[in-house]
Amino acid sequence: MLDQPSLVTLADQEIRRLILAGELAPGQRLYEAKLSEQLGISRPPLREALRVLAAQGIVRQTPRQGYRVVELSEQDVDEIYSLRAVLEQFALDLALPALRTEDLAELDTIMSRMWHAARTASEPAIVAANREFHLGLVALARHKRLSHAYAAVMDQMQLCMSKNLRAEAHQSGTLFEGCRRHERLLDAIRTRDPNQVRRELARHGERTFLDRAGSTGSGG
Amino acid sequence: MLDQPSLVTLADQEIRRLILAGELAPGQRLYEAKLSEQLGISRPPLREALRVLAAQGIVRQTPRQGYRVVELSEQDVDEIYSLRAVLEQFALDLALPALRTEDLAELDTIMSRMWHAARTASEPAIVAANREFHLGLVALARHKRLSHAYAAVMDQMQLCMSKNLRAEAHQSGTLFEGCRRHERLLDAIRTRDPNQVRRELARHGERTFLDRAGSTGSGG
DNA sequence: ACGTTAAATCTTGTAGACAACAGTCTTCCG
DNA sequence: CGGAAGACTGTTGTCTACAAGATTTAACGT
Repeated sequence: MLDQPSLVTLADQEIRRLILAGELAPGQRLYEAKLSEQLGISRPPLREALRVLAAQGIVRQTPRQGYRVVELSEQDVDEIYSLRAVLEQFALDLALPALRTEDLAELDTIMSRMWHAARTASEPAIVAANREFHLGLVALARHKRLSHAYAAVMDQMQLCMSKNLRAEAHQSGTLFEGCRRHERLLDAIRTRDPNQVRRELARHGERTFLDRAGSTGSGG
Repeated sequence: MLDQPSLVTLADQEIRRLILAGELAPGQRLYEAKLSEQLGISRPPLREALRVLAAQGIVRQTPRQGYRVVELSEQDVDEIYSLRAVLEQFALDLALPALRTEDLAELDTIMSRMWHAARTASEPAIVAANREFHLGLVALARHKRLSHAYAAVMDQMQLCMSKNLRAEAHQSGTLFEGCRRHERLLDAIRTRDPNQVRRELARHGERTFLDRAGSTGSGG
């Protein structure tokens, strides 16, 4: 067994972690019996967790064929990035007018963690900090549904990254450049100027710190 | 029993229908035993369906307290409408450049159904046509994730409507005005002029044909 | 030798039963 | 008479078992 707060929740989190960490590869089939045994739970709560993951676009279910980790086509990646950009832009449009200085404190601490991760070239820590940063950014809008939708897209983005971008991420120069990009975005937000934020966000979206440009050309 | 294509799917659709039709009221508790008996299925597939509905924001689950139909606060309604507006705007931004005339044929047939529903003052048919229209609109963008997210928001909008707006919807004048508003939006789309579409969409979003303005004042 | 069919195995879908927890009502004590 | 504690009922959480369908493999016929 894992713990007490609902085996469904635990299974959800654990499977999500396995997938985003790349231990369950895209396209890989998820056998319920094997997974439930591996997690130490029975199939019913596992199945509920898989339904949730399917609703969030992390796994894909086909009626009598079970579940697979989603495989992302180039079009899928485009969808994810474009949707992410729209949601984040909307979040900042909402957040900027009512933004208080102390709201950004949390983002600052996240940035310090990101810098530390970059210095130690710890890719998992970078990915985690990146995720927290952007979730925190969107949370500024105080829009629950927006945050929820954004979190789902964020998971799918990590799904792309775990597949494509290992090589680039390991170049520490890219890591520091990613941190700088985040800092610039944060500075733009501090100015409260929507146009400046929009400009910085556009640059940020195109070349998200774990850079996508290099890998898109090679795909189908 | 219901049919063959997965009792989970059937239960999902049926419960969603019950909720959106107002037969299961907001805030109402959903007892698994009662619901499963009512649907003629056992609890495991029902629970999976409820997980999906919870992920889509139709029902709310609290750990040892079961499921309830979501109750929407004024802030929730604001969130839903604002998110809807952003997603639909994005959809049309994507769709307009590559739009072909024949893509709008389906929307025209939906509009004819909507006019017919308005003439016969059939509120359920109006609601259905409205839903199809907007889903079709967003589908023009050919963006699966966008359509998926929009569908969830659309369900939540119908959740608002089933609660608040019965009285107004029955005034046939409002119904025809709603149809006209949709036609104007469709005309704007035909022009392929983003600004014109954006303008029409702004008007459309604020006062969605089953009008919200009258009822928001009365709520908490 | 190749295609087709049938059987066997494996996997998902579903059902029913048991355990743990929450809420409620009653009872007992102050 | 009021409040708190304990038992009881009911509901959710979880597990094991069974049924139906899909896939694969092997055997048989052409």
